[in-house]
Amino acid sequence: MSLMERKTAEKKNKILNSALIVLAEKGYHGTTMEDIANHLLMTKGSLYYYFKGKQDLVFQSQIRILHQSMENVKAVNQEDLTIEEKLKRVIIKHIDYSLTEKAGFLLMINPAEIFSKEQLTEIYRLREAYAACYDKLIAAGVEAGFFDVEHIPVARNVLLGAMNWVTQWYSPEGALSKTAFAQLVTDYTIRIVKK
Amino acid sequence: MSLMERKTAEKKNKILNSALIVLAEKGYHGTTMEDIANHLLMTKGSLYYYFKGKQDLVFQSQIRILHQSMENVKAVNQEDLTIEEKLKRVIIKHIDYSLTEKAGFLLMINPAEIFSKEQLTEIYRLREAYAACYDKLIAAGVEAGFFDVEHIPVARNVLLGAMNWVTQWYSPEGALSKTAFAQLVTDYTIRIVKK
DNA sequence: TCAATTTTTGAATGTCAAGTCAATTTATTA
DNA sequence: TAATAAATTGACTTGACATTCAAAAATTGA
Repeated sequence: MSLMERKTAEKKNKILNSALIVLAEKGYHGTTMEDIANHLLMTKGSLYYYFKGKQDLVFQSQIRILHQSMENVKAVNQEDLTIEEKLKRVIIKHIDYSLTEKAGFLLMINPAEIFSKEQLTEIYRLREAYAACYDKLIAAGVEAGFFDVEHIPVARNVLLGAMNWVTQWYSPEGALSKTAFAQLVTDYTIRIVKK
Repeated sequence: MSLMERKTAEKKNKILNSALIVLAEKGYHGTTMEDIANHLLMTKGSLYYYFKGKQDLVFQSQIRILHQSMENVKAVNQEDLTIEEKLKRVIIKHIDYSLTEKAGFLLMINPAEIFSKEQLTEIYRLREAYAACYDKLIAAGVEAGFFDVEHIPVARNVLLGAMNWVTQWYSPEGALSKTAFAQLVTDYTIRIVKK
């Protein structure tokens, strides 16, 4: 990768960051290309030099979130912990990350309203891979006698629902930090699969 | 209420019904006033005879959903059941209703992106009243020794999250009916508060 | 330095959908 | 039936925003 290519890549990154910040505040439809450009002290014309359009820009930010989520799980899986501890850590990480990247997670709600068919295919592929990580952990936990789950995909979706909904009701004004809060929430969500 | 007033009320109702159907398919931003009018075999101009505008129309449909949800809980509370059975029934009803009125429930996700400040106040008021019903049931269940919950609002939000997320992953193509499906999901969600 | 290349700009364009309204049609009632 | 009121129409206005692009500015490297 040449110097210039790296510079371009970094610029793209900066744009994606700003996009996520503005999206978090105004939502997809409330965010204009101009809003994003202004946040970067640029004009909107420039954005089209780096991205095909708004859809493309937002799609790439979404992909980044999904990749990062997967990385988070992988990191936990490397650690030397019991299955239950692993699942707990994965949940905490997910909640913590979802609160940090609120906008990115809100985009997950109605992707079909925003993205093209091809983009949706890619998004669903990554989501399924992510869900599979949970299924594996739950299955291992059942095997090991920690968990009691008959319908793994159902329990996993219930679990992910409880987790993803947190962005709807967490208020940063509360006394707890994001991580402490995530810990507390996890104590209740983990019960969904516990024996 | 005069005959004509009742006729108007009924027409408004028909419009709200169609709005919810179209919204369920296309989402808020994907739905135009013309879409709603076409579904009623009218032209969009007529809609403005009954409603101030799109925001007003959608707001009223949202209010209807919230009122109906509250009615559902009240109906269950009338029944002669244990606390645990009551909570289970409330959850099943909620899930069942949320799948029937998918669009109305999706509007709950980012209301601030759609509604005015005054409308939001009203929406939040109704939501809180609804949440309070759950809190009461949970508290009574703790009292009676069925449940084990230290932070009731947290557990309740975790519970509602698991429930509200169902619209995201339920597929009507599955083998189970909405109600049977709701039952299955409830078995896992109820664990959030169980001893 | 200076020519080539990359990047930025901002004005112009096109599209789409919300909302308006005078005119028309339909329903009501005296 | 005829006057009045209610309901509907569809063409029109308006504003917002994504996208384009030729020209200008900034950067690079020989």
